[in-house]
Amino acid sequence: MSDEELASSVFPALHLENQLCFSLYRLSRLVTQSYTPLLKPLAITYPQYLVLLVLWQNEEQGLCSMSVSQLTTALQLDTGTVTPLLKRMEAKGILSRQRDQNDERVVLVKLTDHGRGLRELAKSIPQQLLCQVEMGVEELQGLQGGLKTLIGQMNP
Amino acid sequence: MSDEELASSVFPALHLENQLCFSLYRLSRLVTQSYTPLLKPLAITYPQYLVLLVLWQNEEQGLCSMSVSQLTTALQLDTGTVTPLLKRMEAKGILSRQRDQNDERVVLVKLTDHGRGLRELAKSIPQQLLCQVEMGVEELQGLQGGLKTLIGQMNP
DNA sequence: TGCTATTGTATTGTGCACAATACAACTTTA
DNA sequence: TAAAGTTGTATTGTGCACAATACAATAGCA
Repeated sequence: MSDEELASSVFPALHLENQLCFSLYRLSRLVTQSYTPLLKPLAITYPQYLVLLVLWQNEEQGLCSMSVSQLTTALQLDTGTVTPLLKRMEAKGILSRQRDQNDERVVLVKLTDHGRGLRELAKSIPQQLLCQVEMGVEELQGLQGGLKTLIGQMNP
Repeated sequence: MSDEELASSVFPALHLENQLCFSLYRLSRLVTQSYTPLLKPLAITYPQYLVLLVLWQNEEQGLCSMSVSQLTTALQLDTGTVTPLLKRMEAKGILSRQRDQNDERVVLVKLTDHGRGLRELAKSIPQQLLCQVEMGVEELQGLQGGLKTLIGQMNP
């Protein structure tokens, strides 16, 4: 081993605390954990909450249903993730799934009244989460801007 | 529905593209996906790579083993995640697990020669990942600074 | 009309991630 | 030193996440 290697580190880029990726990984899990108690009244998980965000937004545009592929596109998730996710949500009575009459390959997802009603329970969640953080909205938006830039660059 | 609700959105904070949390979630998955091809020569997953980062760093400090609890602390992961993770890595011959003589509750994790050797294959990974991104190192460090601040605030 | 290619969804298998629980080994304390 | 409490790891069960594969329905075309 050379002197400089002994002095500090052989590969400082391989150190955990230097890795943006690890901070990202850590914070993402931490955020999911923070949602858990907030989603308890709705009896759903964080990915299920994301599905609801998309479906609520879709109804806001006057549409009453959405295909599975539209959902996977919005969430950028695999069908192998989304299909069982939707089945669990269907089992809870949050939404319904049925094939499109015009194209039998398409499965249309519709909110039930229950699923629609959960929005009332969810509307305060963003604010509640924000309270746990001592950072200005501007700084948070700046942070999201950076993340979105990276997403745009890494997206295939 | 009121006019303003019709005009745009009932709850804009509930829109996907406004959510820092979703960007975080999306980018975190995207990063893991980006590691996959880079880790293929090592035949490990991203979480397994993180375990190696910690073990390599530990050896750099002159220590030859590490307890499971030290690993869970470093990675901030549950034992229910780490224990099977280590077993899979043991099965691949990357590390060994055996109970501490002094305290039979403790399981000590040691790198094998193979696990130690993987570092040579890994040393170029941070640079390779950086190449996929068109963002200056300073900006990336600024971004990590923001993430670390949030981690510090949300950490229980 | 057949033939090929594409599209949309589902299935299978592996690997996390974490809550809840269990339990053995150690420590503390009465 | 025996009972009570703590610590360290493992196990169980549920829910993602994704690669790989399968397959049926549709579309395009010779």
